[in-house]
Amino acid sequence: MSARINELFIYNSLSGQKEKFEPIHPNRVGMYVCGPTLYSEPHMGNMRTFINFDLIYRFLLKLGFQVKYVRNITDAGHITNSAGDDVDSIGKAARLEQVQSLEIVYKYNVKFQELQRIYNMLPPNIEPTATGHIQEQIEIIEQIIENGYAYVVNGSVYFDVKAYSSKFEYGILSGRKVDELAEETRTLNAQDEKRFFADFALWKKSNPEDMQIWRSPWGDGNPGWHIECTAMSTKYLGSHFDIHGGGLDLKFPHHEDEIAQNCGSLGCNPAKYWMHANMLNVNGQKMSKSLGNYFLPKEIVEGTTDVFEKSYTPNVLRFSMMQAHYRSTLDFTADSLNAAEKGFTRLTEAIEKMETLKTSETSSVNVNEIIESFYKAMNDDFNAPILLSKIFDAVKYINNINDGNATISKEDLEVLIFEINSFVGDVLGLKLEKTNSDSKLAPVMDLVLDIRKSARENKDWTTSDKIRDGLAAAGIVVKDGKEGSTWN
RNA sequence: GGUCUCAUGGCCGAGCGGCUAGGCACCGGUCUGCAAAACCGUCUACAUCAGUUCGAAUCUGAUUGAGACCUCCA
Repeated sequence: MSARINELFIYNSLSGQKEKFEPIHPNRVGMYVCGPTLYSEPHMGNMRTFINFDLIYRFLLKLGFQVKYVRNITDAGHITNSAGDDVDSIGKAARLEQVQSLEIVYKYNVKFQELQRIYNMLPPNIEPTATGHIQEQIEIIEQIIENGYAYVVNGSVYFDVKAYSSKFEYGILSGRKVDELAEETRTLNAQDEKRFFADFALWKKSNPEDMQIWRSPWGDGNPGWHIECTAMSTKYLGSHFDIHGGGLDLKFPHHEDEIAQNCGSLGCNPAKYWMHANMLNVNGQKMSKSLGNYFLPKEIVEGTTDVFEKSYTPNVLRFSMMQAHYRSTLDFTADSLNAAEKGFTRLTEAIEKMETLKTSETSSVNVNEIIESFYKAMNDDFNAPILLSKIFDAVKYINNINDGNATISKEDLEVLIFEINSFVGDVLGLKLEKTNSDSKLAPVMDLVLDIRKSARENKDWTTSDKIRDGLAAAGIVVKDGKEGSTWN
C-alpha cells in the first residue's frame, strides 16, 4: 500500500497542470483550506467545497500520509476597501439581528459544526479563528511594512502592489496582469487612501459603528480580509506547506493576495499545490436567493425547502457530489438527485449482500485488478466519479456472485470487503446505514409479515394484499423476494 | 468591457488522439399469485463549420451558446 503513496497526481492551479504529488516532508502533508465566514448559515454550495476537501483529506489519510489539516473559521468581518465601501459582513448581520458580533459568530459556528456531523465530514486537526490570531496578523503586517511592501495611511495599512511587483509577480495564481487590472478598474474612484488601484487593505482603521475593534501599532482597527489566512497558515503549517485549498471563487483576489502577503513577509509562496473546488449549481444556475434556487444543507435533508419536492439524506447528497469531479461544476436537479438516491441504494444493498456471499475455490474475476482501479482513480487528481464507476463494476460482480453467475475465493472476498468498505466509508465518506434498524418496529413487522406469509401460503390473496396495501399507506414498502419478504 | 472556463446520448456526469466510464430513465428478460422490488442484458452520444492526422468527443482555427471571475462570495 505504501507504494501507492508515490503515485498521486494533483492538479495544481498554480501551473494549470496535473503534477506528481511530492510532499515537502516525506509522508507528511500540511493542508490549509479556507473555511466559512460565519455571518450566516453555510449554504449547500459551501458544503460542496468542504465536502470535496474532506474527500481529499480522507484519501490522503487512506494513502497513509500523516496529514495536518487546518481549516480556519472567519469570525472577523471581511474589511475591504477596493470598491470604496467598507464591508463588515458579520457586523452587518449583527446589526440586522440586533445582537453582538460574537453572538452571530457563535450561533453560526454551532450550526456549522452540526452540519459537519450531519454530512459526515472529518473534523480538521485545527480550526483556528481569525479573532484568536489578531496578534499574529499584526506581526505579519509589520513584517510586510518592514520589507517595504506596505504603507500606512491615516491609521490603515495597504499592501503596495507596485513595490511588490518589482520583485515578485503579482497575479501569478489568477493570471491577472497588473496592467490589465488598471484598465478595468480605472473608473472606480474612492481610492483616495490607496496609492495604486490594485493595493489592498491589510489593516483598516475602525469606524465608529464597528462592533469589533482591535488595537494595533497603527491605531484601533480591523484586519483586512486576506491577512488572517496568511497568519494562521503560517502559524500552524509554516511559511511553506503542501496544499492550500478553497472554493474557485476565492482564487482572485483572496488567494492571490495571500500569496502576495506570504511572499511579501516571508519571501515565498505559502503552498506548493493550490487546489480549487468548483461551484454547485441548482437547476442550471448558481445558487441565489433571487433565483429561488437557494437552500440550506439542513433544509434539503429535512425536506423544508421549496426548491425540491422531497427530502434527501446527507448520504445521497454526498453520493451525488462524489459522482462529479471536484474541479467540475455540478448541477443539482430533482432528476439528478433522484438518480443518485437510487444508485446509492443499489450500492448499499450490494455492500450488505457482500457480507453473506458464498465463496468458491477460485474467483471468476481478477479482484486485485478491481482494487487497483480504485487506487488508480483516486490517485489521478482525486477522481471520485471514476472510483464510483469502478465500485459499481464491483457491485455488478457481487450481484453476479450472489446469483450464482460468478465466483469468488475466500481470500479475494476478504480483500474486497475490506477495500470496498474502506473506499466507500473512509474515502468517499458515505455511511452505510443498515436497513431495518428501527428496533421497536422490527419485531412488530416480523409478526405482521409472518401473518402475511401464512395468508400467502394459503393463497389468501385478499388478506395478503390487504396487509401490503395497509403497510404501504403507512409508508412501509413490502418487497417479496426469493427468500421471504423484506420491508423498509 | 477585460480575463478565463465549458459545450458529451432523455437526465446527471467521466474520459481529453485509436481500446468509445458509471449512475438514473427507457426497452427486453429472470423472478413472482398479482404488483412492486431486486437482478441480468440491450441502448454508441460527444454544439456547428473548417483544418491537422492513417485515425479526433479528445489537437488547431472560426462560429454559436452557457457559465465563472474582475465587487462580498465556497
